[in-house]
Amino acid sequence: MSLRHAILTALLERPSSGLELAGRFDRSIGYFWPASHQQIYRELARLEGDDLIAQLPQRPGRGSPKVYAVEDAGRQELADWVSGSDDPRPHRDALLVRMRAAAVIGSGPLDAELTRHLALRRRQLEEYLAIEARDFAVVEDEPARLQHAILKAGIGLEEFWIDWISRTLDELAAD
Amino acid sequence: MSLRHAILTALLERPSSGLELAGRFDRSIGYFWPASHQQIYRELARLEGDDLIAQLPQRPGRGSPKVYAVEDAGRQELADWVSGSDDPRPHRDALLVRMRAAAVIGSGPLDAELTRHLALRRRQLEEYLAIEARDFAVVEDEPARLQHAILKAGIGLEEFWIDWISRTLDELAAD
DNA sequence: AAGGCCATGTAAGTAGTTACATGATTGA
DNA sequence: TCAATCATGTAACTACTTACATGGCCTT
Repeated sequence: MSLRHAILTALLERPSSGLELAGRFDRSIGYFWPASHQQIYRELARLEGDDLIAQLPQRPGRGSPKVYAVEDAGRQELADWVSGSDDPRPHRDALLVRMRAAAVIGSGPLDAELTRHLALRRRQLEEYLAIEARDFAVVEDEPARLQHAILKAGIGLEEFWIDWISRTLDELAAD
Repeated sequence: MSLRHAILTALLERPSSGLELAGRFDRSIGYFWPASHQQIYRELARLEGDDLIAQLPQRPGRGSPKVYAVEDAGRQELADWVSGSDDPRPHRDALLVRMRAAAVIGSGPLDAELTRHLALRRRQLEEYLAIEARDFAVVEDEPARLQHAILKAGIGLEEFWIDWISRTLDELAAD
């Protein structure tokens, strides 16, 4: 149920339309809970059906956005969920499956795939570091500290993978 | 399609029944591609339908296991897949969503949840380190180096999270 | 008037989860 | 004989992905 609560969080920060939410997800919450516009529209419909959010008055008509805001019940629902808990989700990683398969049938050309992932991870790290430089340069009140911690999780993860891929490439080259 | 290829890999290592596979997944491939017995039975049926695996001759009858082995076509399929590529999957993390929500509505009692995750991560790390001590103490031929690299990914990930959670708890306590 | 973008959706399919069903074999 | 465990599955549901549909508005 995290998507639902991610959306409530985003709508509390700022009432938004579906497409606007999708755009905001792409550059913040989506880093650790990605969602396509299709998923978002569906969940918005459910949230509205459950009276946790409501459309702001807007001249209706085809082609005009539906802007949603969180109702009191929605804020309460989010508060309840925040104080709950979830186990970490199992991590599924096709690259590691591929390596395991290569260990069994004889390594195919894994170097190329590892190198490709290295580049992707580096690009993602750059993106995170740019956000950090832009948004967390100075002050740190309580909410900012939380948000910065989240970003540092993303940064640390990418750094870990970059390091691991580099080491692995070295080890495989040392044949 | 990684489950399918994870199963082919496991069956190449040793022909197995569905339940046996499920057990083996729990202590090796499942660390980075978990699967329940229901998923495994379904995928075995598909693999058999596609003639990539076949049942070893076994006295049939209710209650006796169906042991599968990989056919030539299955080995070929796996080899083809290994030389392909997949982007890293997006990482979905409810704990980070919770933190983000807490940043907006005022932090609930996140310490308890962080501490709980810390314990889970530490337990998982112990499990990995025990496997490393047992299986990778000495020699390192090519397949072993690959498998060790995979295990080190698991170890490094848990170490990263343990470090991140510890730091985050410190920062939140420093209020 | 044509192309691109804003905006909201439907449809179909795949993957994964949760709950339950059924029978065989084995050991207390 | 009863309970546990081995073993294979079905069913229903939720989440996510991919592909497509539809129309309005704005710019060239």
